[in-house]
Amino acid sequence: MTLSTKYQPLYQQVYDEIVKRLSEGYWKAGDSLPSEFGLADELGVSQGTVRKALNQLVDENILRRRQGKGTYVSEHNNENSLYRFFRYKEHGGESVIPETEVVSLTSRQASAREAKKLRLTENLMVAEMVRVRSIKGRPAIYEMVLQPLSIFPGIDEVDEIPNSLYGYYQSKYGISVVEVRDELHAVILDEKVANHLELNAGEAALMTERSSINIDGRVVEWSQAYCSTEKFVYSVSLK
Amino acid sequence: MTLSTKYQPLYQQVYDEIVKRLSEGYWKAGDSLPSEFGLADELGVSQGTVRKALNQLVDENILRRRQGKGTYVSEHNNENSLYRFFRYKEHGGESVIPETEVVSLTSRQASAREAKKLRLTENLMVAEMVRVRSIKGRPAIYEMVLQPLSIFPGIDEVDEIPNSLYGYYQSKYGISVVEVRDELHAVILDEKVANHLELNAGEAALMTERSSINIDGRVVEWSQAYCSTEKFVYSVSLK
DNA sequence: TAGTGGTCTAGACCACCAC
DNA sequence: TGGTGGTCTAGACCACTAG
Repeated sequence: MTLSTKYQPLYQQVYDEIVKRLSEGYWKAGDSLPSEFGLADELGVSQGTVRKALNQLVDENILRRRQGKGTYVSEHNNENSLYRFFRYKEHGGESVIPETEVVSLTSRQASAREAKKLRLTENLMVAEMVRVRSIKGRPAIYEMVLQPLSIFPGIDEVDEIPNSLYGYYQSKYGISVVEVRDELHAVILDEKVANHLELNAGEAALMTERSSINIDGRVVEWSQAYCSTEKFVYSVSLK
Repeated sequence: MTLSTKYQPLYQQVYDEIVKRLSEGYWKAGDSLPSEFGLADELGVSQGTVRKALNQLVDENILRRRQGKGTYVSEHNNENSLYRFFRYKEHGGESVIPETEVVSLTSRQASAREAKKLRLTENLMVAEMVRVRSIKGRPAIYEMVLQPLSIFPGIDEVDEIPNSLYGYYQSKYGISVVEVRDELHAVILDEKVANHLELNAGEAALMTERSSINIDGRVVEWSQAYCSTEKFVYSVSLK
């Protein structure tokens, strides 16, 4: 473990080292980590210090621990974390799970605004994926997802995109989305989006702009999603 | 400390005991708690166990610790936690702080839906506070806040309501809001709300329904707020 | 200087899991 | 039975604060 020049607590250095290894793909989604004592020996600290770093990563949903078994890298395709970032619920408060149909998948240059949102140099190439997400068989969300081709090479030429994009990023590209930042707007539906959602133009709808953050802190995806709140609402709890 | 019949880790029992004391007003907002060793002696556990419980409460913004000074009950009127639950930001991402004007303050029976949201028996009396919140001098948010009179006796007869309701709940009623649950809807503005916001009826706006949760788990407030997203957006980060 | 929280270590014991 | 994480304790030392 490389010691930094400015003082950092040991457990923070251990945390940073583990994040670095996860970022570099040294451990991949689903892998098990060495035991607390194993890591402690390797890094030259005590087991309690490793434990503190590991617990912090568990709090952030980056690792999972199972008593008697070991410590594992979280996957975006288990029941706990899948759809953790999907915030739409029925009016009654029931969670729902969407199916997804890809409408189009192309590549193009990012606009100035898009590049800024993705923190890219202007004019870089991005994949543009347009999807309609259905709930209980009825179209509910129309979304456009932008992925920089520098981060996801070849993603614009893929035939089968699974329902869970984040799981796909993780398994194919080693990208682990650990945070999303949403901005919610109210808009009037235009003709095109309304048609996809089987609604009438002129109705009010939520429009969510989302930046998805990789474990290394990079913005790896930016999306816009339209959803009528006649049947579903965006639901979130703050503590 | 009363031991529960079913097994709970010691630190969890310590946590529960501290929450109980905070709920009962044994410690109030701004108070300092005994030192870790003091609490440990009193509760018959080790200092490390108390520390684990305290750190959990700090993570939840319920306590604050200052090295060299002590552990304090969080207040809703310091720069860190005030407006923690206010999620509207400018399009550029800049945080904004609203001023508030009370439009009306009355009391009435809760409707069936409102009672359900507040988890009250139907027909109980609530205060209804209507406010317009302005940002940089221009009206931005129109909201209706419902407060059960059983929880906030006399709040419908108060002359001066401060800008921060949560701080007021804390100082006057010993109610500490530690969590809010928001549901976001898209609506078309009607004449009345549009007039208050100096907008035109027929425009799209965000409508946020919020339940506010006290430290003891009760829903103590329910509100509806309307905001045009022409200038401001609802912004949230999920991890 | 005394008291507080912050870090780090070491070790004991328990609960869970796989073989 | 051995290995894992989970809990709990005890003690050393550091950093910050106040008088």
